Amino acid sequence: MTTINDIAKMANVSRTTVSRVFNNGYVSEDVRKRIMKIVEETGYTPSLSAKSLRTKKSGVIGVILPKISTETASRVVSGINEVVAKENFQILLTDTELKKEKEIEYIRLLKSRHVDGIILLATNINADLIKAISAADLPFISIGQDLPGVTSILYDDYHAASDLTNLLVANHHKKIAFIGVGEEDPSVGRQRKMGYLDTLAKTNLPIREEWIEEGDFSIESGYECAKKIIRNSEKNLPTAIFAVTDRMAIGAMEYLREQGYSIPQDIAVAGIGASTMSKHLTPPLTTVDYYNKDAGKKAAQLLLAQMVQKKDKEKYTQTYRLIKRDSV
Amino acid sequence: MTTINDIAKMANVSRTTVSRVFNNGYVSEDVRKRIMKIVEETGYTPSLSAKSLRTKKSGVIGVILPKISTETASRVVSGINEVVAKENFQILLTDTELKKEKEIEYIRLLKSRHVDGIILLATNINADLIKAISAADLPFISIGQDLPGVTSILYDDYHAASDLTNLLVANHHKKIAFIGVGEEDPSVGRQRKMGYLDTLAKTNLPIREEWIEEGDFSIESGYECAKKIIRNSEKNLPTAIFAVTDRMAIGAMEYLREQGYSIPQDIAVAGIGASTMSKHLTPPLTTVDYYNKDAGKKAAQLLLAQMVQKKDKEKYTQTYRLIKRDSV
DNA sequence: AAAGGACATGTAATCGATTCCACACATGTT
DNA sequence: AACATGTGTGGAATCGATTACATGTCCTTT
Repeated sequence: MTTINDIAKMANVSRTTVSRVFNNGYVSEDVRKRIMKIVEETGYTPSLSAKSLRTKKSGVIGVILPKISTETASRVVSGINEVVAKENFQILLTDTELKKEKEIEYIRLLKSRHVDGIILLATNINADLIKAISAADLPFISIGQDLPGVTSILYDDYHAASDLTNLLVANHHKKIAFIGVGEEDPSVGRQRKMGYLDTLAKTNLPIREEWIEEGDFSIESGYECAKKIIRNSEKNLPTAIFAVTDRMAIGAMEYLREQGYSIPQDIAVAGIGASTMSKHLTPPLTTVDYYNKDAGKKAAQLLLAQMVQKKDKEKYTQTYRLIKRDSV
Repeated sequence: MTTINDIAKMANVSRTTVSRVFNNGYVSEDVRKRIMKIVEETGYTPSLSAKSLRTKKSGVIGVILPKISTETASRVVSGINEVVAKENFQILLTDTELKKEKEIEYIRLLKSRHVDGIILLATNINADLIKAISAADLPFISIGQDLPGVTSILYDDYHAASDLTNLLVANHHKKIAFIGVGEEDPSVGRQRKMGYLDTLAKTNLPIREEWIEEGDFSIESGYECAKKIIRNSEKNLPTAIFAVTDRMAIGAMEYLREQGYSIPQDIAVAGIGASTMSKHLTPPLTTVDYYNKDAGKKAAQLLLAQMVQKKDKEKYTQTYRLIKRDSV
């Protein structure tokens, strides 16, 4: 591996001068050319570890995901990358596999790797996490959960859920079932459920326990929840099922189809997430587009801005869009 | 930021000793405890830039993707991560946006970042790329393309395509259309097409130009290709369409459905990739599972092995699995 | 003609770790 | 008693860059 010293020797200059060639200092045209020629010949590229050690900047931003291979995650990462790559940053990826402790562990790790900032796709909120974030003392953005004291990009879960419920109501559904997730996830678990419940309450529609089930984000759990709902309410079937994610909605559709219910005539289904799949199902699924990629872009922009100058911690709420399709 | 020197001072030892605590050198139980206590109190974590500068190892492996937000990519990355995370490596992600030059650029960049190895999800082969790889002189794995002189993990595109074609033939299809991609991509563009063509030739089935179209991986291009095929062969419609990716197959299905053809009665459709979606389409799509995640794992294992000790460049062919579903 | 400024380059300290070598002491071996 | 061996610690060089400061030209200005 050739170093700056090798180049300096070969060009008969000091390494200071070589460094200046790369950092826009005073260098005569003459010397600059001589050095560049040698650089090209040797294929020299400066060691970024050394540079990072000296400058305290790495040109890397850390991204913490709950799970790599989900469509949401890959859209967000793609958005982040689109923005940061333009500024010649790279992404260091970590995956918590949905384990809370790992979030904190990775924040520490990323800090010791001298990343210039961190974006966290958050799935929960807890005091230790907040503490770890503030201890890291780095530009930090949370996506998806409102972390106190942290710049957060939020989806409007409450209103998305209530709009969707209202859409079902507008389509003459009076008996609306719900497939949710656990409340450890404040946004998906709690906010979306509140949106659903409040809307039913406001429109004086019945809320029945046997119409409400809790899954774990997976297609299979959507299937199981639908099964429970149907079985537990044989005499009083709902006419619509609202699942808080597309995947669970898909599982529900599958069960309904297996049981011979037709969608939406017998039972309507709606989800959230605007997965690619949702458009190509039969019938196409009514859902909510959260513009995940834009959320990633926005997060990256805010992060870059914070790196230049400390900002007050703010909250940004993303827009969303109802996509009405034939499943309702 | 606290450094090793701070810790050393606070513990009244030399920084050598502090370093030894983290690197399993001789340290008395007494001193080790004293140091660890201070480490905990201060939240000290060693600077990995400094460490990397000194040791020439970074604990980071570079991954070069053609496009981040595709299901294939995210499965592979997930597999890679699963393996390397266990050894405390992280992934540095780069996205070429399908631009050849960027592959080379990123190889250089990753090199200067002192990554310990690189995994490339390859989409093409060219001399400059090979040169750049050998110049980098790093443990290197290619996934998806057979790069000369580079350890490669290959999908068996030729046989997967010919098996799939044979499956169509076995289902009494004699007029089989094909939606492919450009031959710049040797694996998807060339091998899969060869598998298709050779099988037709061997079984004495007709190969007709108007049944062969070329898309660009997207769902829309699948739709357009299907449209062209149907329009160009009105008097002699194929009874099956083989698309080399699931996404293009989905586009084709969409067009066929719009035009009132029923699948598979009028025209059968098959794809490759075993996308999550394929299972939930109506009808479910016949496809080939390439076990992308396993490919990622395998790549990571080989890379880790190469990092320990240089190995001969080898070629590994992944197994695949035909998934026969109702679209055929 | 002396002073000041712009330009070009070099010297040396520094970033935060690792690691070779030396040294001190205690214990075991012959 | 002399020597080897094992254990625990520190000194100092080193990795490859950046950067404050110093130095030396050459030109312009007054």
